[in-house]
Amino acid sequence: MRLSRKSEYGLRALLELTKAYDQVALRRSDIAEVQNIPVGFLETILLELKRAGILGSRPGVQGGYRLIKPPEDVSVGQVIRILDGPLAPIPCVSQTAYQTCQDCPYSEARDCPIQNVMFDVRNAIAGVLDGYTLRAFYDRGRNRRVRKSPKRRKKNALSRTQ
Amino acid sequence: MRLSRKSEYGLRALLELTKAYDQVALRRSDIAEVQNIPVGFLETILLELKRAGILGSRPGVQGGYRLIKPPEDVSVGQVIRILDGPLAPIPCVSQTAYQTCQDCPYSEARDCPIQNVMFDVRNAIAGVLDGYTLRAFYDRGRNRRVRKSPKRRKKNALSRTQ
DNA sequence: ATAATTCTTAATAACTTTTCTAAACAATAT
DNA sequence: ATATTGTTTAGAAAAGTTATTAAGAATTAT
Repeated sequence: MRLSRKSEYGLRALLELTKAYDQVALRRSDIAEVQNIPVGFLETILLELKRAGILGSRPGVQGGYRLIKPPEDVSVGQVIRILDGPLAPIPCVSQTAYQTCQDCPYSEARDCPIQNVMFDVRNAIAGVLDGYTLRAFYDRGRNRRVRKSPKRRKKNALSRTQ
Repeated sequence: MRLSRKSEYGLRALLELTKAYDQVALRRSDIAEVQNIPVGFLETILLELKRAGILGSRPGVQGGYRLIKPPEDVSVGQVIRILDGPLAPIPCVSQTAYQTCQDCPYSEARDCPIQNVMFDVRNAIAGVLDGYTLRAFYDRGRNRRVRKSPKRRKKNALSRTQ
């Protein structure tokens, strides 16, 4: 039941890209530095998100990656599905990638106990993750508990590019 | 976000052991046969469940494994924790095995976006899995949709021992 | 006691997935 | 042209999962 490193890195990268949305493109090397992600791995992650239509990119000076969908329109669930595959704990309860079980004695019965439980789990997980937009993801992370105090901007590698 | 084979096998084995609760001990070989689980692997699984205090066992003729806790008192969540470790998608939101993050830039901040989302996910998962007792797991699997028709018993390897 | 049955334990092999790196290549801006 | 940055592929390294083996110990039946 674990979130892969890949999805975690992808979400952390999207945090930076959400912050920069509609402003600047971010170089993979800067994202990697700020978020402490191995550059090479981040590369493949950003490309998958690009192929999925979430990110756009441009080579060359002033180039980099940018979010091309409004952060209100992308859910954390979508991102994890792109990077890690279906949210469902087992394929026979996946909405997006259903598969029948091979070796399960219940696979031909109308009622499988494992399937019943995991169906509920899938829905619980999807309920949370599909309900979180990137915007909420970014905002809650920054502001949820801190309300009254004035925002403080951290100096970091990204500030150079903005 | 996947359920391991190990936990799946463990739960399927517990289905048989719940069925036989207070009646007979089941040999690992019979459980393996009925549930189509590799015997050797099942072995290690049953032993872990034994060390955790859920199963008892006895060698020799008429020996085997049996559930030693009432199926009403064991949750599916407990079983998965024993076999697969914490339910939480990441260690920093685990109730049973909390660990601080190593490389996350938010780990020292009071508010981490990943942590916020995954905290909700963990609770959603645990809410479902800790709410399912082995009894409910077994009963729902067998009876939920089939109500009026008379029970049919499948012939299988276990019937020999009963 | 002895033998048959069954669980016990530990080591490790086989396989899969995840994580990460490298290198050659292509596009962009100046 | 040149420097910069993304693109693609292949695959290495590490970690984790799944499964097997084999020697051993406990229990029961005779």
